[in-house]
Amino acid sequence: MTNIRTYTNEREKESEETERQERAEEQEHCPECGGRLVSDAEHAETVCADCGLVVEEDEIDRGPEWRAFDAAEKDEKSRVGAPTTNMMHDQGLSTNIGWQDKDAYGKALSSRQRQKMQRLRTWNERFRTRDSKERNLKQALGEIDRMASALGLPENVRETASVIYRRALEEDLLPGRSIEGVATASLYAAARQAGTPRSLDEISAVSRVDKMELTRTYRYVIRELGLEVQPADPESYVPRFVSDLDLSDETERMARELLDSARKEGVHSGKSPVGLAAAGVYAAALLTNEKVTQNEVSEVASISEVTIRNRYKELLEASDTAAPA
DNA sequence: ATGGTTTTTACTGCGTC
DNA sequence: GACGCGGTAAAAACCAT
Repeated sequence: MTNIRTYTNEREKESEETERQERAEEQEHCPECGGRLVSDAEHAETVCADCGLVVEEDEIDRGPEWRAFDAAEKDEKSRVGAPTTNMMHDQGLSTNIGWQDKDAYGKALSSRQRQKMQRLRTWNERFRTRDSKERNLKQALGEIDRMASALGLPENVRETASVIYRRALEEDLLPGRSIEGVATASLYAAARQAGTPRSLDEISAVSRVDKMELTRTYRYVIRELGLEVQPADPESYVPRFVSDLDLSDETERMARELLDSARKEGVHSGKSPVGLAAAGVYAAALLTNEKVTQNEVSEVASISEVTIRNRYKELLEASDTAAPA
């Protein structure tokens, strides 16, 4: 077994460093209990500090290859090249082939050579335009990442969002639409597909595009890519509202129950899932004697109090007919 | 563009702390 | 008297056609 010495160049190390810092600064939250996530490099896992849920396992270790005993060794033994991320682009490394059919000495090329160079130019151009798309992609992915961490969405949602974005890019859905808009729409779709939906309001709060453009591009992307996104399940909003309002697990369970029986009664159809969820949480808090005002609920759910009132009446009725006490 | 549905806005009255 | 709650009417937003 031979130890192969590898050297990373300065620039790569730098970007690797800043990237890792950025990663560390992200506030991640556990999808189950909303607790803080802690990464455990030893076991290659990311776990929730509160409930111990393993959010991600078998991670790639981006650390140095061997143990290092002093600073110089540490530099030498860093991994080969920069870690592969979806965020990389070519850093101006693309090739340019001159248009003049001259060789390095300035002499004209043979016709055979000219043809060869022409073919090379064609291909090189193809790759370069691909690169420009990559740059565009990088920007979009950065944007997705920023919004996702602002919304506390887990890694897999970002992953899905970037896949959706890539597809949109491949299908030439971009012309006429802003990168921002499509990126935001991708994230919105991804969040819903992953069962951790964020409302349009929440998304547009962290995005640079307004709600109208977002809904328009979202619809467009969904239609063109043939994505199937079911209407969001009200229950998927419950845990977040509950934790935002500091309510008990009991209340959360109750809220789910209410929403469940409401679904059986067919109250759901046509109503906004967010409103239903908010009403469910409010009603549940009432039933478990925990104090929350309609106003507070309407704040965290960004829904009007009136809607909460209307929904929670319906909810209670439905639960009465479903399970008469 | 249109009409039907849902949500929001704004306002009012009631009870409690 | 401020606050939480419930109700209503009209306006606005949304969605399918």
